[in-house]
Amino acid sequence: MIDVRRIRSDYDAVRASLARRGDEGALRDLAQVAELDEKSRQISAERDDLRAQVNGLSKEVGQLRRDGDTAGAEALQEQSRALGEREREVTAASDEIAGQMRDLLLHIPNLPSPDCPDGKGEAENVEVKRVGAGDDPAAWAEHQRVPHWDIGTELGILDLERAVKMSGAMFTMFRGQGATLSRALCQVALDRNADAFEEVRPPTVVLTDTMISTGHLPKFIDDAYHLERDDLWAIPTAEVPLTSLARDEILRGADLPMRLMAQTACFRREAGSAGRDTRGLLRVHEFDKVEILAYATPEQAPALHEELLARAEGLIGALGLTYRVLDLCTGDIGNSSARTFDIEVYAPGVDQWLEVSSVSWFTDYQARRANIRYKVEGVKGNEIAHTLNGSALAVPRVWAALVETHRQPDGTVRIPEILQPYMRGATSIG
RNA sequence: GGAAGGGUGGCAGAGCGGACGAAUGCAACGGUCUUGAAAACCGUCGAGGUGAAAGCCUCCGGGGGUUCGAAUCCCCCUCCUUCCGCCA
Repeated sequence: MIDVRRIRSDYDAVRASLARRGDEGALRDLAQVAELDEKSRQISAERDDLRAQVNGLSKEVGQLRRDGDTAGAEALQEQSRALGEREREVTAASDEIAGQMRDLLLHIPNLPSPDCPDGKGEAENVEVKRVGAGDDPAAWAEHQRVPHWDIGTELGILDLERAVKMSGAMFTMFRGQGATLSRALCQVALDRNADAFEEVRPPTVVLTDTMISTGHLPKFIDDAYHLERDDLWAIPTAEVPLTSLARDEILRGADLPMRLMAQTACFRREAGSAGRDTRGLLRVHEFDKVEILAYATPEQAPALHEELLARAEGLIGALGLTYRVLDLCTGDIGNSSARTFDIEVYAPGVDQWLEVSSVSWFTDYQARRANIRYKVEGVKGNEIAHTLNGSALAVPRVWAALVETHRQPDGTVRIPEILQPYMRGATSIG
């Protein structure tokens, strides 16, 4: 959520910044917020004044009653009653406006960072780095041009048909060494970041407020699984519970940056993408992911953003995959993000770049929603924290790229060295 | 799922219709004393909104109600503790 005070005091700059996203609706909402804010302050001043009068009269009533002046007290009560009625009306109007404002603010996306490249959409993302052969056709052999669903079936490590029998389309099941590989990927991701990140095992199902804090609600309600009976939500990423870990808390400045990581299942309805990438593991409703996240001061945030990216990238590289890093443009960054780098791996079997990690800096947007503050020793007041996070490893697409990339001419899949200890020493599948 | 008790400032804990944003203790901060520290003593000491400021308003788990006036009374919800039930 954007700071209302900033909208008030620096409207043109906020508007210009938001305009870079190319989202007309957001600009309309912003204008409306500014208008409502004006009204809101006026009306709440009126309300406060009425309350002050009622409070004052009530004190006098108390005094008169103690003094035994019943008639005088009753006269004042009469006055106070009339003011009270008016106060109730004004309060109702004020609450109405405050509610509208909050609703609009929750829908307005974050302001992009000045460093975020301009652009209308995906096509204008900036490739900042490429490691390995990429999608150069000359670099890939025939035996690597087999889609992972065929490899999986052939080796008995992927059982999509039965997953669909159990849970419907876009659910998956790994078997045997395929399941072990999935677990190994998560395990290595956790172990590689254990030097600086506290491992957390949060709940996978959360309250509405928890989903609002990260920005997944109310705007993206159609993307989330909801358990109606208990009014709980299945998390789309560990970012959701990890961000709420410090919700409504005041952190100690000395404890920042605070780094957390978690492996969880992630649930996505993929409502807007019906029919796209429906084969194999490219787009699924449930998957495992290791997320790394940090709470920071504004000063610490840029360096942490780089650190998270470096960590995510390091693992992809260590798995022997070819990848590129994209600096997402203003038209493509997520709603809550101010700046995002995506890591995409090239999967030769399906001949596609696959997004496997998204590393974002949310400035104070999520922290303001979640009311996460920090206090610096000796400094008066509390500051809103910054949040950042990224996928250290998301299983399905990495699994897919890995089996395609490391498929040998004989049809077996070579296991990268760093995974072997996590695969009970196995050096290949099949 | 059933029953009982409870949720008050950083912590502990009083208050149970009016002078309560809240006693008291601990912790913290500033000072006196001291070569320094401890102790002792004096003082400060929750958060948010609005305003140039004085001030005013809001917050005693959350929401609603009664009242001129609610931390205090009533209703609903939620969480915690204990007991019972069920259970990996």
